[in-house]
Amino acid sequence: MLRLSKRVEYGLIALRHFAAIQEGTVCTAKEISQKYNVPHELLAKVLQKLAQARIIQSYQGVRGGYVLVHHPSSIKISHVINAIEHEKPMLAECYADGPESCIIFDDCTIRRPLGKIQKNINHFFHSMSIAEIV
Amino acid sequence: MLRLSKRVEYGLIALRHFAAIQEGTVCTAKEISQKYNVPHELLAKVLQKLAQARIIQSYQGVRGGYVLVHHPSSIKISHVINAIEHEKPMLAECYADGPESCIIFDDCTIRRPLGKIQKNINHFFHSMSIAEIV
DNA sequence: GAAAATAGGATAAGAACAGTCGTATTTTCA
DNA sequence: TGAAAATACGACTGTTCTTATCCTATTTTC
Repeated sequence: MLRLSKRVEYGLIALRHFAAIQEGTVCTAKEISQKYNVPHELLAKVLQKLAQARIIQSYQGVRGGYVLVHHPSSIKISHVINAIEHEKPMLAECYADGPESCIIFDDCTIRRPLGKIQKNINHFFHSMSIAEIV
Repeated sequence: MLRLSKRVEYGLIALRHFAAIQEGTVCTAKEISQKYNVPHELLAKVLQKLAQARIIQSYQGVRGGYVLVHHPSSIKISHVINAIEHEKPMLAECYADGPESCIIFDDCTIRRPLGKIQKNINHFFHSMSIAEIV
């Protein structure tokens, strides 16, 4: 409950790594997984997601790897989460999937007030960038 | 990911109900479960937890049920979560269980920055009371 | 052509959660 | 005094989500 997924954690660790090293340096999934003691295959998938979202750029082949293409200060944590998770993190189902997913939707009395907290969390994720976690 | 458990949702709905009705009124789990279309047995367990935490008081027997014993404004959402969940909601394992639970603890570079967001969420849960969701 | 890397689908193993069931206990009331 | 209605609580089941692994294809370098 209210916990970041390992995928997001690993993604943040990787991006922080890119932000901390010299700009434009190519890193492989293997390098990062070994350095931070993180499962290689899972990290690889996360990096692929980040590449699909254009947060990093991938290079295939023997000397391939990943490079950061934007300045760390322009990469918000919300971007990272959105790229890695298929859905945005939401306090209650109804925010994410709409009324259809929640059988008590009509009777729910806490949805609106919870929206305040939701908004607050969203704001924080959007206001904090990778540059701030280096 | 980052979702309240149904148990907490049901707990908040029940407490909001108590806060909305006349002070001192006894309600049964059955009443509340029917009114808000919530599984009776699960709600009963949640109410028992809230009773154990002295947030509500329980009365056994035929005319039994539950009553709110504190003013809604003094019941913070954080109290409710703590009563229902066995652990506090934490963004990462390491905050909840300590270094032992996370194999990358020593190599983790995002723990401290994530603490900011953690603190923010905690603050919000602690600043918002049941009175504010009526 | 071998080696090393990304790309990505499939699957298994595990954990967390929601929900249900059964039984005991307490209390009221006819 | 016994039936009924409520809480109390432990056990269990099924489902869903998450993590992790496995396998194969593709790309690129040397």
